[in-house]
Amino acid sequence: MSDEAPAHPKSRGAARRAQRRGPTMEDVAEIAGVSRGTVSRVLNGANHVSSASLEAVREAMRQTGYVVNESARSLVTRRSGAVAFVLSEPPDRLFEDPVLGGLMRTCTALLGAQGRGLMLMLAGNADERERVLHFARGGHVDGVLLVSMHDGDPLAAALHETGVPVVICGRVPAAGPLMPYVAADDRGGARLMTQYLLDRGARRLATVAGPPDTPGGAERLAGFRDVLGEAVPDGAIARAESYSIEAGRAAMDRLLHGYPDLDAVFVASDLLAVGALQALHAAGRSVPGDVLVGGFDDSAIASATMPPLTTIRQPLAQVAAELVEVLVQLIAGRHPSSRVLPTTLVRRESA
Amino acid sequence: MSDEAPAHPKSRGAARRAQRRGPTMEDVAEIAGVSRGTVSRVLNGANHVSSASLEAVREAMRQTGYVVNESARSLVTRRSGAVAFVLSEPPDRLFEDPVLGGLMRTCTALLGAQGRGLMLMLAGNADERERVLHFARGGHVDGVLLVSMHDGDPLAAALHETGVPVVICGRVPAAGPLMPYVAADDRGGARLMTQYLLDRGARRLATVAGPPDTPGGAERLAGFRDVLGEAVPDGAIARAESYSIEAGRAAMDRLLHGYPDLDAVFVASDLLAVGALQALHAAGRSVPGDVLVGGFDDSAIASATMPPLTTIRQPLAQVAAELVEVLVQLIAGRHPSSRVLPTTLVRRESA
DNA sequence: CTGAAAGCGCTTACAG
DNA sequence: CTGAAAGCGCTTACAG
Repeated sequence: MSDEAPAHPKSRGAARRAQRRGPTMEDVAEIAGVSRGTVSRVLNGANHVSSASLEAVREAMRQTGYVVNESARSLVTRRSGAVAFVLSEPPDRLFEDPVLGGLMRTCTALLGAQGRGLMLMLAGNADERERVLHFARGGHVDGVLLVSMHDGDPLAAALHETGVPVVICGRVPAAGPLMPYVAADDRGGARLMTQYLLDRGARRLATVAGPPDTPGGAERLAGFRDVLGEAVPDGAIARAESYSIEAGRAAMDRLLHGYPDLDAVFVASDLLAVGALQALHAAGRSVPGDVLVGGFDDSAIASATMPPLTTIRQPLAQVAAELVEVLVQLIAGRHPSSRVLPTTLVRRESA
Repeated sequence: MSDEAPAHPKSRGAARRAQRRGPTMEDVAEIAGVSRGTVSRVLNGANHVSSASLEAVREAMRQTGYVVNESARSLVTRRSGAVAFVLSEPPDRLFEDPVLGGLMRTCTALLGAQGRGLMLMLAGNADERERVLHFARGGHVDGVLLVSMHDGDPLAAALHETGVPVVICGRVPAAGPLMPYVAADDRGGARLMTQYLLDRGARRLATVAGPPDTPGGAERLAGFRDVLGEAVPDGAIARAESYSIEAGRAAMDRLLHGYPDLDAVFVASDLLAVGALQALHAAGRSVPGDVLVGGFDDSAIASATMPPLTTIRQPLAQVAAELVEVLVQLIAGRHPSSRVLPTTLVRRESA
């Protein structure tokens, strides 16, 4: 019944392959006059390969324009070569703050330089979180960079359970399993700024703090308090609703009401500080004449405000570098340490 | 010599598999009492599967926590399920402008909802561009979203040659192969704003244009000229060096020198407008009292300036949606049309 | 509706 | 140093 079978089964000839995607390892091997195994060896380090074979294979690759099929490779090595960059954050105004974007950009460049891809994933709702977990379990990524903005993020624990390497950026998980993290020293930076404002002669300090349950919210406020102790009057602390310009303006307005004779304010992010500057200006207070203003982040906007913002620099490039380093070590089966990176004061004109 | 061979070769038993990654299709099939083919069918649409088998398979999947191995699937289907989001842009201040971030965010969400991943790739230098091409050729991604900021981007043509589906965001390739694009109507938006400023009584209009060879640079300036015709005096056009606040400030300063009695200015992006507002303020001109100011983008910052910015809204969510739609159609082998999306005027207080 | 079988393109011990 | 062979975990005609 099958004596008229189509001619193609089993014929692994070039003709058939021509209409498929590019050349395979088989083609390269044939042209180079070696076996597939040898081609594979030159692809993976080229150890134990005679220079003659090596040259022949390289030439054959050039000639055919060979490019390895990553799916086939992944299937056997069980590694995808990709890493997920997971943003666990209310998604609406996500990139208003340039800090995140810069972090992502640097991680992408660093990962790319070692041949790894960065898969961007959102985890703003249950569906998205489930997708992230599914991805991790499916071996679609070799590891995940979790940029968690909230205390005790449940995603961190869930990811940990899948067994994929995870490194957390910016926040020590309050409870739950131990995972390595990379963070800037928020608290130390806040102390630095508060002390600086004091040194500049301020006596009635106030602060615009970030939303609770965010690194900037908790740690930077703690640093402020570390320096001032019990000396912080009611009304000298205003909590911003989010990390936006408007929220900064509103918080500053509250401060101006609750603590009208303030002479300095430490604002927990540069974006918030832009709003604070506006509120101060609208209230007729000059900066730094009447009020000193200190920000946090040293993001692109800090040098663009009027006056330019004195702020605390987060070493973003270093954060990205260590994030990638820690994750790569984790993927390699090692047990890297967590990292806390020093922050520094950048003096401009607002304080 | 090999009579003491290790016990494991060929034994495809559960014991051996236990120490590997999760359960395979084989395991599910065994538990469900069907063949691997049937399991595959329920995974891929579940057509031609009896409800009994279907239920059995589903139950077995639940029980084992099965998740498909994407590498194996990709190997045979020749699709990765991922899409590259390629940023062809000077990388340093990339995310200062929130427009890009928003676009990326929305694309990620949209793609994710249909089970596709977004791979972020930079193409700021030759190495990175080569990597992008390699990726495309390697079948690592099913298509690419090219966010090109420059006229006649060579990457576009190179990508086109690899044969992977490409859709360009924001810019019609000036020459070279035809590729579908999705863009906001920059020129129309600029006309809208210019006309609006005229309608508000302005008589001496100036403009801060974006850098040449960028969509905002060429098209938005063209729209400005469309309305004003030959009536634009020398000194009424200042070109910003980049899309940053500082560049906007510098350009506005130049305008103030070259065309001191201007009574309105159309600024080619909101971020530039923030700088322009600062320069105007520093020069003692009130907005909108002395000078009307119109921006472009309606990015997050537009409502946060003082005064809030009257601007042209780019329908970013729609741009993202159409970008994804066009690419998905391309991947499916169809021939979608390019899209030019209408822009609208958003009135606030600066004009 | 369903099973058996081929095949996707690689890597990796195993023998030489 | 190198080839032959097994195997990674799926999908997809092909027969029934």
